Amino acid sequence: MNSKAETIRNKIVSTADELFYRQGFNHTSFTDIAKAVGISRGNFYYHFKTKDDILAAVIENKKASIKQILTEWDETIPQAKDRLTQYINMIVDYQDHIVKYGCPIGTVCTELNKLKNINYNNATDMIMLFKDWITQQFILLGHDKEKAEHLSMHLLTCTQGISVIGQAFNDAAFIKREADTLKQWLESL
Amino acid sequence: MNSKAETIRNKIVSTADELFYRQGFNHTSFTDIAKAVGISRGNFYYHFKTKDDILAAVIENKKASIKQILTEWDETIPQAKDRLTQYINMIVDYQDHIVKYGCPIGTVCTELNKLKNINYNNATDMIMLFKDWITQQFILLGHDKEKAEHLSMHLLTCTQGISVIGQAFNDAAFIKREADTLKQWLESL
DNA sequence: GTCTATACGCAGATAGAC
DNA sequence: GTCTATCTGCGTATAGAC
Repeated sequence: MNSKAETIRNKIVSTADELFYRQGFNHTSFTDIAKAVGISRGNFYYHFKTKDDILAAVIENKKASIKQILTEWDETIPQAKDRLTQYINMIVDYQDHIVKYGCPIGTVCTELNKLKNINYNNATDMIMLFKDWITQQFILLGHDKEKAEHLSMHLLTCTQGISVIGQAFNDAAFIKREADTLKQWLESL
Repeated sequence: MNSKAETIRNKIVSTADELFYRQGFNHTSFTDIAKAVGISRGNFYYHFKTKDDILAAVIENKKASIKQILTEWDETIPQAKDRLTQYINMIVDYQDHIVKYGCPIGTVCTELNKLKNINYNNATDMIMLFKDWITQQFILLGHDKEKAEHLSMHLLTCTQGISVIGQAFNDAAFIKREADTLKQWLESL
């Protein structure tokens, strides 16, 4: 595969990612993606054999992005508590997208987990990456493993809930308010 | 419309409700619903003109069910705090469904809010019914209106988050644990 | 009222020209 | 590699027999 094909492939993946997030996986057609990328439907199949192949590539791409940002936070933010604050800040920074389309990870997982016929329940791996990383931060803060895992799940729960309600009510101020509450909770531990 | 047609219509609505919840609205076809109800696709159109008509009926039906259960709680549970506990208990009672398909209200709203082309953002009305009712309970507990509304949104946030993570990780024990935490929070107010 | 037959478009997917 | 043309199936929706 040459670099041009590589580029187009990457463009297909990032475009599909965006469209799956904004319209849902099921609701997004090859035509939608091809049009957005600027290639013909036929050309499409040179890069991916099936729609499921694209989805798999999208999920792998998202997982890689998540790993990258978590590594970046590990390397640039010295204190574990500050890293967790950064995690919470993410939903505030991203609020404009969240009020429109919800969480880019949570909503995709919710949809895919209902389509039991396809084997993309590994979409949950994306959440798992965050879960394990957050757990690690709580361990660094002195909690035992079980407690840290529970705190991690609780934090995930709150951010997902904020995304669902933030989208449903299209309310950015609410996201900001709940994020602040969450940071207070973090400080109180 | 005679009583038999009424019965079939109700059966279509309840079946569509179930399938929209379990498979998603977009992923559910007329064929799916007709098969589950036990009628032909053609007969289907005697009762509903379009798929959107069915969705509208499903949402109205869900709203009516929500109003009914909230009224029942108002009438049978004397204390506001106990009524809120009952609300939290609902996700525990319903955990077997939640781990498979998520929240029957939240997941449907999440999906429909992404389909901007159709005008079913009123799906959020279903959440609004809970929001207003919960707000009222907090007012009865002595909070001012703004504070009560914030507490209501917070409680909604937690139950939605629990549903998202509970489904993603297929973890009923987690739902029970977080529900208990939520009840403790309620007592601490 | 309920059925069968069918229209029509768009979905995913393939073949083969260039 | 990218295109156009095309296949096949399923989607929503309609017509008309019974």
